Amino acid sequence: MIKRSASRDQDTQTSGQGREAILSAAKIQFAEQGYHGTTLSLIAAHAKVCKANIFHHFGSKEGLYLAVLKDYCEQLSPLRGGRSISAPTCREQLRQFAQIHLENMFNEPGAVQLFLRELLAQDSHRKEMLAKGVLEGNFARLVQMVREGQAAGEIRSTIDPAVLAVALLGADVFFFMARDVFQHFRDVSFAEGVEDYSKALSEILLTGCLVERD
Amino acid sequence: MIKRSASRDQDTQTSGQGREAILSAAKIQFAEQGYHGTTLSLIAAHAKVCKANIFHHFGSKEGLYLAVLKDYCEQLSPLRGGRSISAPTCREQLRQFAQIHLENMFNEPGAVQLFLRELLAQDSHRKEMLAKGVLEGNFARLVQMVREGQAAGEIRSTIDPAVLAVALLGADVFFFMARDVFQHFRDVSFAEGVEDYSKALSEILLTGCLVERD
Amino acid sequence: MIKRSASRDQDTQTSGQGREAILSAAKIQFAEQGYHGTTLSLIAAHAKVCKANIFHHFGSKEGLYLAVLKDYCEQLSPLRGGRSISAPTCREQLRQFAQIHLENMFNEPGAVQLFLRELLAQDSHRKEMLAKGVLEGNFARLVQMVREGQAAGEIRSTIDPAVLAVALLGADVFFFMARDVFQHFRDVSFAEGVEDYSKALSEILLTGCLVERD
Amino acid sequence: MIKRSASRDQDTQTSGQGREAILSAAKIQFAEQGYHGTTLSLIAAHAKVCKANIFHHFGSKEGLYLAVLKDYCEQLSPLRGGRSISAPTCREQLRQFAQIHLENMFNEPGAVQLFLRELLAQDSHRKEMLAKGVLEGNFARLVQMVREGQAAGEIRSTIDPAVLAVALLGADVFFFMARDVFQHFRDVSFAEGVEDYSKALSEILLTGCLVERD
DNA sequence: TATGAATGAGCCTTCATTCAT
DNA sequence: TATGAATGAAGGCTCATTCAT
Repeated sequence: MIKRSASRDQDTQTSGQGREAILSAAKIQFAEQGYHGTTLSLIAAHAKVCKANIFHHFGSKEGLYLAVLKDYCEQLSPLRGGRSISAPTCREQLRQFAQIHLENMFNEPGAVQLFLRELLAQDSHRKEMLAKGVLEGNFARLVQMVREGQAAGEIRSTIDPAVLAVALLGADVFFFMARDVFQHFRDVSFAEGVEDYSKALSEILLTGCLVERD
Repeated sequence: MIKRSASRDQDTQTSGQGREAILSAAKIQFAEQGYHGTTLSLIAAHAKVCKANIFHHFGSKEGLYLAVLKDYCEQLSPLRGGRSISAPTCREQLRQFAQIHLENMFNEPGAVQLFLRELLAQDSHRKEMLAKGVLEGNFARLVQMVREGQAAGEIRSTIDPAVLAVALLGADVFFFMARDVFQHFRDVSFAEGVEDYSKALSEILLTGCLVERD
Repeated sequence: MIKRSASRDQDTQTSGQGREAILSAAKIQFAEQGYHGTTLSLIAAHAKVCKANIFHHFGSKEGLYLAVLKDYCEQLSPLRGGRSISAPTCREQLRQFAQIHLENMFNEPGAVQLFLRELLAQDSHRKEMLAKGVLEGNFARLVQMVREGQAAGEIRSTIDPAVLAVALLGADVFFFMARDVFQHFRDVSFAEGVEDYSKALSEILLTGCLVERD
Repeated sequence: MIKRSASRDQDTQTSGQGREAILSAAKIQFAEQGYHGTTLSLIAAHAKVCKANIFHHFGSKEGLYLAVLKDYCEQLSPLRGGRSISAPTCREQLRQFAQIHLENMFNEPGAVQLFLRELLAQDSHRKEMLAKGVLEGNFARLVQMVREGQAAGEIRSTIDPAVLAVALLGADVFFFMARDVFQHFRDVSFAEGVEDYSKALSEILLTGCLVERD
């Protein structure tokens, strides 16, 4: 549960396992229970560390939370996302993006949960940080992609790139949030395979759902 | 302290001056701060009621929360949604739905926030209740609508109605969640008017974003 | 559980079932849980009466407790004890007393428990009332009995009547208190039948346990 | 309140200044007021410790109570009772036992009060623990003593050792419980000196109160 | 670095009690 | 007589945080 491989970058050798263990446990707790639902005692217990130790490493609960946030941000960053998107057509790029984006979410569910919870918070002064760090990256990339498609005459010029981006991201996010609820609905067959959903979604966004009449 | 005059000429609303005040305050608090972030002291203060009174009426914090949830559920129920959707074409029906759904969310932001937070909760035993009470109504209605469109030859038969439903709901929900973040992005012009977004979204879902080549 | 036959003495018809039901429930609760362990809510629930009603009838928790105490006192009073003691010899009288006393305790275990708990209380200002009402009656009677036995030359004159009384009462009380503990001990055969214990006890107190040597 | 100087020069008694103080205060409170009548706030105040500290050391009120119980048990244990009983005759042994037992009770009145209160509790799952820990020791010892007396021909063989044991213990316990009540009775002269009572009691149990006729 | 002990503030809950009806 | 609503005080317990070691 605790990744000792984190000492890969050996610049801060002294920070050691203690810090790492705490951070690791904290990421899980904050993601699952939210800020207020998370207790430092539980984190300390999970990390097998004295509670006071948390304060030596992170100063306060807020400090720990921020560290968790930062850590998650890097994992969610589209730059780190791994697989690069490269396809000749914009159509294909969007398909790839939709799929990779969804996969990324499921690879880091904790990060996403935390991020979404933060979005729901009313007065969070951290919203902006998250927006810049996570959302804007994906968003801007998508918009750029659409713009290029429009320039290449592939995407209709009447489309608002931002709306398309929100629609795609939103459809992914909502699927992520409610997947286990959907599974109990009739008329739902996609929920089993993430890929299936992604493909069907791309298709709708690309070609619409209306029959082409004219 | 609570308008004793107003409720007197009402029907038998006497049972619940205090109860109503508590519930009202609780709805706001739970929506804004979440379950763990909400304190009964604050609710009592806002309702101008003794803290012990909360327990007299709702038994426990959990009991109060459940009452809030139930209350919100009824407000979010699509049946109560008010404006009925009636249009000759499926295309128009979907447009209307998208818009009304979005409006409903903005009319009851607290309910939506609570609902979404509950969706994010890992182990919530209330998820199912919420799913049935709120989500399924909208979802089933959308699916039915698409099915009819397919039967009428208006909607492509290759479309999975469930995916379309998730996409539409998701796009709305995500817009609701992140609206104030989007406003700080460049390339975003829709965020000001809810209607504009709704229209543009419907357009994309209906006709897609690709240029029709053939 | 509630004796409605209590309306036997119909002098206070108005006091009715409510008062009676409360008192009845209170007797049980106070006996089983003690003063601090008893809650008025529970009494009200058991009596199927509104909590506020208790205050109308008894004024306060203390008032109710006092009423219970008084009620129990009358039941424990040796006068009401029913079977009168009448035997030609003091020896026989003591035997009878020991047995009847023990039986009385087991007939009103609640009263005894309450009484003993009160005895254990450090600063109880009710101790005196109980002492006069319950203990002194039995005690004085026993002492008197012994005195007569001494006058009649039946009881040794060197015996302190008070010590004998304490010994007899104490042996009974302790048996009552610890009966279910004793049952788990080896070497204990008396605990099953109350009568057996009483007889054996009387025998010891009367003739001692030493072999008569001289 | 607790000798901070005394324990410093002791051996590693450092672990438990607070703990010890809490336990000490708790013993007094629980003994005097019973479980339900005791408040942790008061204990904390008496121990000059933060209330939260109690939970740090004992986990809960119940935990603290159990610790108190355990502590008292050891003090009441007949093994620790100090003065050993050694006399040539069983008669003398019983006399000694009666006296030492009574003295022990008065030396640890709190322990005895707690113990007796627990005996009065209806549903106490701790009864057995107490029975084994405290009562059984004394009881078995007495029974054994009597058995030996019977084997030596000193004690009548018709005597049930268990009954004699209960009588002796009960007479002591009852004297302990009701001493201050007895003092207000006429006809009572023993209550002043514990020794006097003990002697008189032993005499009765040994030789009975009847005049030896034959 | 790491820890056990300690703390003050606050939380949820319960209690005995009062009040209006 | 009887009750539901309301309350202030207190109770047990948890939390984030600090301190000495």
